[in-house]
Amino acid sequence: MRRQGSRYAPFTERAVALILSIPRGRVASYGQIAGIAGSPAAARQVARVLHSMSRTLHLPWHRVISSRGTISLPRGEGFETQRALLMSEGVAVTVDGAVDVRHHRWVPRVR
DNA sequence: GCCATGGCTAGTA
DNA sequence: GCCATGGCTAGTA
Repeated sequence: MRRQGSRYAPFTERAVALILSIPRGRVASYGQIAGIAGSPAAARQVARVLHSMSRTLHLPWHRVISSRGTISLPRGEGFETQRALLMSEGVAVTVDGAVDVRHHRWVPRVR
């Protein structure tokens, strides 16, 4: 039992909350989420959270992209779905998976 | 294209 | 030991 009750590790909790707060039609990068969650170098951990928890927690996983502004998933392994979901929210994505970050980057409000 | 990075957990002892 | 990264560089066009 690595986990108490239905609680996850602190970083994971924060990452999940942040991902859930990305509004429709906006995108954030793995590193951006990691940074705001308090660990700028933990982008990979964010990827892991998305991979393992998106289904059960209904995370808007498609709103997280690479720092280069592109869809990270390989074709045939989520790329098409992510692109379609983003476009359904009004986000322009090229056939190559380049997102129009210019207009759709999530800028969280400071608290 | 390469390689260092961080956080968590499965699974062994 | 996994993971849906990131950033810096070599080397092509």
